Amino acid sequence: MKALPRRFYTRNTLIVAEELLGKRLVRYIDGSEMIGRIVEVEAYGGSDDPGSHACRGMTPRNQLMFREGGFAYVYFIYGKHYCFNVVTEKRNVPGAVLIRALEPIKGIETMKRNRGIHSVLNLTNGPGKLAEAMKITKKQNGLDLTKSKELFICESEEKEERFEIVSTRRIGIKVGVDKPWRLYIKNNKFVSRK
DNA sequence: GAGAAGATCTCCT
DNA sequence: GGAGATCTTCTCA
Repeated sequence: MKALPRRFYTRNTLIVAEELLGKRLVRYIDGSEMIGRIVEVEAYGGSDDPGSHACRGMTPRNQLMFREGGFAYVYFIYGKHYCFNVVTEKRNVPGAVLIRALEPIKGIETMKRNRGIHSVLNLTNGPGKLAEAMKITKKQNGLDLTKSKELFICESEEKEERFEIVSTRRIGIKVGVDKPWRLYIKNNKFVSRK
């Protein structure tokens, strides 16, 4: 399994978001391996996107969004949850893709332990849930996804079946809801909301 | 230094 | 379908 190269990430955020669907998110920790198929994402931009953390310029938290693509941007929200994003675009152009849902492929027992539940359907069907299942925390913030051995994204090993992409307005934000920048794989059971 | 809001989840009805 | 949990981050004084 080979991590996607830098040039995959240093492109337009919406293109990266769309092409991330169907890819594999791979996580190695404590000798165990977890893999999930990316089935739902949301794109976030810069000053043109009021729903983005980066809409008012750089701050200590969002500075990663201004780096070149290919880094992990993880933040803590609502006092309980971590959200995992992939940084996109060239240096000084803010952009990131929030990974909202995965279809568990491998390491399902480990994910169940991490989440403390038995239902596979509820393991990774939301941004906070998949971070907990894969033990993604602030420690992974700033990780280089093109070089890291513990967390990266790659092509699927088997041939990926063709799927249809649905785009809707984004979830959980109050501004910038006019942009249809939430993308998910049609008819997939692990998408967070229909 | 204080106050408010947040890219969510879970539990309860 | 709705509220509460709970803490980080940003804004403003």
